[in-house]
Amino acid sequence: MPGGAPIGEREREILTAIVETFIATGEPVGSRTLSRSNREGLSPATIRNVMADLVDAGFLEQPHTSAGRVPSSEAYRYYVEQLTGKARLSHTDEDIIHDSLHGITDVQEFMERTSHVLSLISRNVGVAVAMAGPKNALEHVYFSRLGDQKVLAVVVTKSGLVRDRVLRMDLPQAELDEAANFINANFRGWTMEAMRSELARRLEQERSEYDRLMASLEQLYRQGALTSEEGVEAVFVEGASNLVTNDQDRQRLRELLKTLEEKQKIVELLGAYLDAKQEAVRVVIGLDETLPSMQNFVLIGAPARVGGEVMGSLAVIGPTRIDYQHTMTAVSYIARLFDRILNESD
Amino acid sequence: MPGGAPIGEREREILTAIVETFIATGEPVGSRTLSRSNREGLSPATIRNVMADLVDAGFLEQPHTSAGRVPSSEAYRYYVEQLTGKARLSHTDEDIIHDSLHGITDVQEFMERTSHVLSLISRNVGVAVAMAGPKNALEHVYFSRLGDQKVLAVVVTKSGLVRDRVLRMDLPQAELDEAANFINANFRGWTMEAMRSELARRLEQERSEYDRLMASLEQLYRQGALTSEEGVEAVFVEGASNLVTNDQDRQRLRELLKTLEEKQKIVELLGAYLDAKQEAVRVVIGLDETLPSMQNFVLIGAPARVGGEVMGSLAVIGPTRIDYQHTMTAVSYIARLFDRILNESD
DNA sequence: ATTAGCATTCTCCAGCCCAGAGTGCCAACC
DNA sequence: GGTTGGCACTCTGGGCTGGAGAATGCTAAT
Repeated sequence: MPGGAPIGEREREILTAIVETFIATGEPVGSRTLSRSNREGLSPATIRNVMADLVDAGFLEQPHTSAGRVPSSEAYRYYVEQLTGKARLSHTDEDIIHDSLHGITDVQEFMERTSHVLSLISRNVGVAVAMAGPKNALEHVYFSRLGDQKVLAVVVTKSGLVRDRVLRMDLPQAELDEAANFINANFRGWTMEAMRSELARRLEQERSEYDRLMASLEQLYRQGALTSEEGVEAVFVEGASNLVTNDQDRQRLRELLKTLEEKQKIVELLGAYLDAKQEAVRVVIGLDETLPSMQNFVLIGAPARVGGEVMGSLAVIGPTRIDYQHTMTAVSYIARLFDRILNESD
Repeated sequence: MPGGAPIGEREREILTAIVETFIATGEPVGSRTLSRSNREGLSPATIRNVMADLVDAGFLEQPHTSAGRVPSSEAYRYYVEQLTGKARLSHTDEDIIHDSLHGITDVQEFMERTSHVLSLISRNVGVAVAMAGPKNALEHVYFSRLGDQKVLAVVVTKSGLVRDRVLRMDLPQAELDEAANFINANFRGWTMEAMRSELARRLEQERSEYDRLMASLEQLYRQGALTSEEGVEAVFVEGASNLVTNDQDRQRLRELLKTLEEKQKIVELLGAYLDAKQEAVRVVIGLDETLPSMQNFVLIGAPARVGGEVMGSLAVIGPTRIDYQHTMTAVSYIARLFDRILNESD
């Protein structure tokens, strides 16, 4: 990859034009077409020269000798980078979003709707993950016998996430209540993380004066009543049908859908690329490095936070040939909305 | 449709052979092929005659003049009817099922896994619906303030279903507790249905001595804290990628996937065909009467009950060209397992 | 009641050709 | 020197054709 040469104004313009035309039409774009749409009225021949340079620099590819050029991943990255990002959401989109997300009060539901809305707006796959993050503040726990050998444990976080889990154990209800009261009295408002480690500490420390309460707590703790399994609460993927297009072959499509069905992989994908630190929307081009079946697919996502805490992520997954500006605007809009809606209600 | 004539032994045999061959190969089956596999060694010509009759009777269709015959919906119905149904599940399948469903304790999780297992075993779409049916017995309710304007309502049923919902109201926690205590003390063990109507009755009756408790209850009741929205708790659809095959066109596939994404439609579909009364597996051929996009698709499903109560349904959705015997066995096996596993734990 | 034979009907596929689009390069031009 | 017109060349995709193969329906023979 030569690539080094920083591209000049003319190249930049033509590259952008190529990317945009390709996104619009989906077909390799030739010098003739470009020359027509170019406002400076350059001739096809000139453009051909520039295009040859861009191929050398690794921004364009040629399906075969006498086809037009197709943008490389590098080209998309460049394109996205130089997007001003100051586009506004269309009114229709804004309406769709507000209609769907109006009046939502809890994270779970917000995420479910969001995945749907994103798939509608982007006409691609909408993804949203809600994490019962260890940073979540505890609101309340509650244990209840459920038959002979089982106990239902419900953990409610301040943000409105409810996690329930059935455990195999045989503590009587009275002791369960005692344990719940203890936790609620001592740890309301703590983060799950802090609560867990403090609880572990106390269990260790007070081992000497080992009473019934401690025994109950220990048993609950060990059974994972308070754990938030891998931190992932719920994964919503919607709009897979949007991937059925006329290009691309059956086999690939199949693999793709299969991948989207594996929630675990989706979580990994988002986890790998969307970190808590980033502020705004992130565009990841070249997903096949992580998931081979996602060749020529990109991810446009953002963390969903309320206040400062990350509560999950939301994203659109679609082909490299996606409307970046539009999708980025939508994702960013919803991410901000998330903060706003769920903050106002605290 | 003439059709009336009950078919004789010879016809029956040939029809069955045609259906089976078509299911196996997916291609129109001709007289020659049949003649070869026919154990009585009938000649192609004879078989042609029989086939002509079967066409008249509405059991077969001809894509075009010189192609083989394809079974009609009627043929599949007939075929399914005369299946002995005494097949046993293969060991591999049994293993898959037990591995996946082992140790499950609540309906929700069972259904989620079931949809997955069914899609694996049938290599088609697995569907499972858990209903927070009005017949469910109440275990416990629990209300908790959640910020300024909101209240979290959690309803737990005996079967281990947990439904949470966030309501907009501003009752203080003390009154919420009072209301929860009242409901738990008076209605534990009642069905949701009975509880709701009794509560409504009392609210009406005791309107005169309208105290604070009643006011709280009424508010909660009106906000739907105790309603089980349309009776449906969760819908799991898995294995959509199995529908990507080489036959059938893009457009249809797209519609199909879109339909599968609309949980509401799936629920309707199951609701329409699987009623509580039926004992065993039901096979529905001709789904397009309900969902046009499901042309040439069938549903093989059964209600999931524990004890006598219906807790949901499970089914496989696949093309008419599906392995009926195998799928039916699997569905029925899991349906029975459901009862067994969730009963033992009560 | 079966069967063999035969003309007939269709689909599918391979091969072919041609139009169209695009390229690269060279020579001319401002 | 950057830009442009011209031109030969390449590659794809659509349309057309013709033959192979698979089935059929009918008729006549067993």
